[in-house]
Amino acid sequence: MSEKISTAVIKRLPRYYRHLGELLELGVERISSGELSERMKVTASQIRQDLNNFGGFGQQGYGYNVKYLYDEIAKILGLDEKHNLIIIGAGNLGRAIAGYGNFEKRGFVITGIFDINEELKGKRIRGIEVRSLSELDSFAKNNKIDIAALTIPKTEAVKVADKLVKLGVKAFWNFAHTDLNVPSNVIVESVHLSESLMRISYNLKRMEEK
Amino acid sequence: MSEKISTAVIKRLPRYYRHLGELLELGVERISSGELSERMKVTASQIRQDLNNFGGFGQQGYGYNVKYLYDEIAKILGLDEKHNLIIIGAGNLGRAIAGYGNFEKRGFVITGIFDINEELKGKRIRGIEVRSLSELDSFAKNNKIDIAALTIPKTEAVKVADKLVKLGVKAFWNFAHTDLNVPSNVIVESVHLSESLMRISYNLKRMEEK
DNA sequence: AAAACTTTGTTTAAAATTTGACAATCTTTG
DNA sequence: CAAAGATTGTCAAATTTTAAACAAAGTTTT
Repeated sequence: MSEKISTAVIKRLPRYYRHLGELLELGVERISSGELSERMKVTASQIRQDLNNFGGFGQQGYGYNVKYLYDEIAKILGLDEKHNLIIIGAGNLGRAIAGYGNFEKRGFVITGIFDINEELKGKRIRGIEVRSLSELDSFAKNNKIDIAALTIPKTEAVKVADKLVKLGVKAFWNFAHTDLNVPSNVIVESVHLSESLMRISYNLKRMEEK
Repeated sequence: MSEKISTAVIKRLPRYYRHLGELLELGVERISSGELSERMKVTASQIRQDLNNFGGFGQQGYGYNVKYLYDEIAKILGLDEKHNLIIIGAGNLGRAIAGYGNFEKRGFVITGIFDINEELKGKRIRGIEVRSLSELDSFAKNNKIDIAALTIPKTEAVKVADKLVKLGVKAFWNFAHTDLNVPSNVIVESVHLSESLMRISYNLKRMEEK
């Protein structure tokens, strides 16, 4: 089991998880790779091979038990554990993330929101207090931070990330329009909105050409 | 040139574009694939091969002219053309997108924001009027819509997407936590925030294990 | 203006990913 | 409970993607 799992597989896992969750809501008890394949528009072979990286969750002649597989993938993804999340930047994007309650259902607990604007200090978003960015140091020393979401402009994002790395934060959810340079044991997951818009633009162009 | 460009290449193009933009701001006139490689942490070979899908933009012994390459990639991505964008959902996420002025610099013009909540009707976000969702039909008939951003819950997103497909919209920027089923000539670019969070969770777990 | 150096574009090789195929094995039916 | 049917887990082949290597062509130096 110590074989390295490819990132291509990891990228797909959350999607399996989402679809299994939907099936669960629909009351579906079991599903075969073939049926899931049709639903998700990927090959059945890929589904079977992806899952088998982590163990044999299915049964011949039967398929997969939806609830069981759902729970197993949750464990693989680490969703059975709590993760403390702070948000740097209480602008619209920061507030959107803070306001989205479903993350907490998956174990991501927002423990603090920080902003450079002192006027926002003390305000609350879904019960979570907005703090001044100047309090970040002491907060980090007194609270475990698993993930820091950066919803601030790029120049500040780079600076805050550097500081948080020194304070021991091991993962960043980066919404700033820049790359972060962090040590190799620190995780960066970037959401570059403008880049996804550009891909739309490219594909629109290509469609028109046809 | 009619060779099909792989999606892997397209995914990387916006990142090249971003880095070239940064270099331009720094006043860098020329850059070699080797230097860019170091900056972007990808192989020089990949850079050269990616770019050569679209033509020979460089020169032996010299490298690439930053400004020229930047402009050429913009053309490839279709950023030299205007795209009309509407936003469905004036919640925090919709407002965050509407409020981000830089998209317009790349040719993405937000022409309307729609929400089901009638109380928001008439409000303005960066000058753009919030309209009632009931006006969507007539708006679509009178205005060209290139891209629709869906920042609403999944059940509504599916319904609105179906409607907009019928009204001729050819591209969706999907922020809802679900897949959209659209005809093959319609583009869907999804931003699944919870999925990227799950990848962080997985990677955190893996780091701890080491 | 020749020699030394740099760097591209492109070919070829290597690695990774995806797909197809099928024996093994469980489930369902009669 | 045996036969028929379904579906997994896995191996092997095909495809795609990435990296390495190098001749060709330009730049810079002397």
